Amino acid sequence: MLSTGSNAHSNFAAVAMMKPQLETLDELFAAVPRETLDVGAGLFWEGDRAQHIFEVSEGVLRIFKIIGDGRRVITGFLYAGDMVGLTLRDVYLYSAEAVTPVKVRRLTKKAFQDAVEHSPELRPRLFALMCDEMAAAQDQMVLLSRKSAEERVCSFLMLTARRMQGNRQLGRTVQLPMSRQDMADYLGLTIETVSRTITKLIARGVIAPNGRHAFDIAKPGKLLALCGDGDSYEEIGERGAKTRQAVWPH
Amino acid sequence: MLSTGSNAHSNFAAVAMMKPQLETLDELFAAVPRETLDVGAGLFWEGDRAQHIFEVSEGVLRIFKIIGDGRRVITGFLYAGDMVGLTLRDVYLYSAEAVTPVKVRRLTKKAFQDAVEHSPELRPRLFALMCDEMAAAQDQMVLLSRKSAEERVCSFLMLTARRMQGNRQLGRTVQLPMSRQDMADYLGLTIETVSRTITKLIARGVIAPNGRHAFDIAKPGKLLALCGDGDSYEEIGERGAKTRQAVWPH
DNA sequence: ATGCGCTGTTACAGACTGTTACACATTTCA
DNA sequence: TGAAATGTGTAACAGTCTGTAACAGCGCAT
Repeated sequence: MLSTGSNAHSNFAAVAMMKPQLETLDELFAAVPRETLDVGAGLFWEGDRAQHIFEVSEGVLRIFKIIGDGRRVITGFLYAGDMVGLTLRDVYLYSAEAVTPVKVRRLTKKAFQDAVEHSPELRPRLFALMCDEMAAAQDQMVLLSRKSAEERVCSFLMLTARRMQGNRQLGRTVQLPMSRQDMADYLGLTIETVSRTITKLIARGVIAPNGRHAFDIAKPGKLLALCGDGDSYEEIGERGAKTRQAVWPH
Repeated sequence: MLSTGSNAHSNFAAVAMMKPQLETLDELFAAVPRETLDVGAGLFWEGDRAQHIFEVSEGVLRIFKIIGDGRRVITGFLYAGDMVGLTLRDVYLYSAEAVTPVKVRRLTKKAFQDAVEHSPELRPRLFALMCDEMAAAQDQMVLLSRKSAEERVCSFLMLTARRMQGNRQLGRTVQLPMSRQDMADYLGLTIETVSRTITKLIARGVIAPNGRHAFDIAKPGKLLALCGDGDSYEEIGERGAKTRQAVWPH
């Protein structure tokens, strides 16, 4: 069942206001006690009244929607430092569950809104955060709309590699704490296709398994090329020089 | 043709600031002269320095990204009243082109930011706008990730039907000003699949063609059921009662 | 009116991914 | 320890959607 962990969300709500000038959104949450979520536990569900904003302080969260006949779409994974539940609607538009043991802090929506409304420092930060979220959503649309299974898996590996290491130069190892099913539901594939694709990448020596939920990136250049983003410098793929079709803006 | 009541405001460029309390984002743009875009003309391109925010006052715009080998993903269509270019980044993250003849008004990003920063009325409206955009993006992810070709086309018809009529009770006719290729690039399908799917819907009497770029919705209930959203009251589809599989939140 | 070009439709073969099934590994619990 | 439950890997088959192509409809120019 869903034990929301220790729900000691005592009313530290307004305490955040005591510091006259908060400079980062992090600081807003700093004074609030942390709550713990077990693996698989839900933080909130799609349709719940949206009364709190959360900050992940440890662990990984998945946010997802479910449509009629049980199909699940994971719209994102959230890591330490990310915020959840940011919406003006009166209900949450998605559900949030713990992929790993998670620690979060919560603020009432009202407290959060007041704090932002009264701090000229915080507003642009919130705005920037939402812009980043939007940019990520659009990248995901590109992935889901036009990328092959292999490109999706490679993109996910690259994205996760960058995020896990706190955006520092991507390390050689990627941790994938979520299950294959989670990956499939995030990438718009089936679990088998994810599995096959990973197997193929290993066989080609692009990545090497490092336990069940981690991979060493053996050929970062090739992995990047396989993402299908066709960025700036076109990597020399193994399917020959792409024709670099003129972008043809109508 | 889509003509919103054209109230010929003439050039009062920066006058917007004179009114002490703006109440809607529309009013911000009201004083700016309108610019015209021909069909197919670009408003800005992905990677351009993002110096302006635009409001569509007439016509339809498509916003899209292009990846390496020419694949195009349309991330949205914008109608009268929508805003474009809203980002804190210093470059646009997508391109914008006119699907129909378009009229827009522009504000420099700085002017826009200042206005919002100084108006407690405007800020929540902007926030709400971005939340709506985020919600739309997530719905699109669901569509691209887990919906069949038929569900995608039906969802698009419903969405467009609602938007075109200015959100009033959905009329019987849907205008689709964009090309089949645009629809395909928005829905993550090929032009042929879009065409075939539409043909099938016509054959089944769900919709009826009304010129090349418009359809009459003959069976709104069935169209809604075919969207695959499995909402609240489960419509009685033609594939029998779905088993309403328990949502099984892990 | 005729021809050209663009958009949209239809048909068919084929590819990629999904479906189904089963084997194996790991963990949990009796 | 063993059995059940869960997660994962592999394979054969099937299905949807795609890619290619030819054709039809419409607008526009010669």
